Amino acid sequence: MGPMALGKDYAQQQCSIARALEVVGERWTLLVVRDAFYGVRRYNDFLVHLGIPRAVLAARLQALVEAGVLDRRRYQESPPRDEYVLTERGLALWPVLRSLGAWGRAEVPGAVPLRHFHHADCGTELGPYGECPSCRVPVPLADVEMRPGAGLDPDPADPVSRALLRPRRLLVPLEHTSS
Amino acid sequence: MGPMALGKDYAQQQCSIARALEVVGERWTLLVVRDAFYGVRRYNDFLVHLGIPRAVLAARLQALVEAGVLDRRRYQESPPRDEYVLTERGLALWPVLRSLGAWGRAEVPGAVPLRHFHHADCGTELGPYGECPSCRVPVPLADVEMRPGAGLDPDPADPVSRALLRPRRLLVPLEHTSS
DNA sequence: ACCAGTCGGTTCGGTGAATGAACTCAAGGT
DNA sequence: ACCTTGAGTTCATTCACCGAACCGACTGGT
Repeated sequence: MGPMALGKDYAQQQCSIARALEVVGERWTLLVVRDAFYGVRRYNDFLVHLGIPRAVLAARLQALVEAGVLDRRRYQESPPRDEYVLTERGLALWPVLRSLGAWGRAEVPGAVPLRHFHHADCGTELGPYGECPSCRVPVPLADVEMRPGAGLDPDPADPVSRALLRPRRLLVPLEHTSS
Repeated sequence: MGPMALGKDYAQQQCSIARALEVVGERWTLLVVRDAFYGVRRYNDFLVHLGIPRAVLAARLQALVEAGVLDRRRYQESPPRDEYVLTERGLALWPVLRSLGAWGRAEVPGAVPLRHFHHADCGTELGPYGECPSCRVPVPLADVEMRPGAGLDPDPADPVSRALLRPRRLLVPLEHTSS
């Protein structure tokens, strides 16, 4: 029924993990959410950055809006254009992305880090739970600065990846040179 | 090519989150891993507890073994029977499951908790990152006790769910009345 | 007025994965 | 000899994903 995709939802699973996966467990979904943290807000930016099929992206965005993870809002009339922004509930997914990223990084032993996350106030790199080891406080998302790591392709093809190459705060929208 | 399922892997994603999802991002995979933490080790136990199609379970187990998340080992000859146990790399997925579960629990506002996780040494419920708030140490997985919450069905159909109703340590294998 | 281009989709045919049911094989029990 | 259990495999159907093409509203250029 709901937004869940594959055939049926996780049947009679009595488990909050299964409930979470019904919302964010489909292919591409968590990558869309990740991009939203990085400041991506527009259909076309998700599209070129993820390399996702258009129909799938439209479906995921709609499902995430219905699940209350993203908020869709008009940012201009004529032509009507909407952007997708993380809600409170969406922001609460940050620990999931952190832990997944930490695990994925450890997967490849000799891998060079791709992105670093720092406390903008003091510059220290965040600890495993998104806390600042030197200030000893959990860092609010708006105070997290993302910096490119050495493993990142220095000259990517699409403009979104290029924009994400320079250090930037989380959640700050990508710039779009207005006409 | 590899163990990834859907059509192709996450293309050219330069992202450790995407790398993690290539391993554990498919449908059912994280639920299999969750069950492994709960002490499920055998094909048939996964099968009845998850309600997963047989072919899919076989494929997931094989993929997880190839990815180094599970270890397959013979526990009896004649008839040859194997069990699937979490490796070091698999155990490192615990924070992912914790954070997903925490998010899924918060999804439904009025929901009664389904399972609690306590520090076996002192009885205190674990904090959000699997640490013990009173002992102020990260609790090793073997010292985590899982207790049923009020939201859990008190009389489930399958024997695995029934076995998981009583308080038990993580990773301890389910009992099987040997012949 | 005309044309090209952008943005945010929808439609469509082909492919491949998930599903549930049936079947296999080996061993044990009775 | 027959039934059962565990751990799969095979198979037909269904369904989701994929890529490319198409569409509609607008905008900017000439």
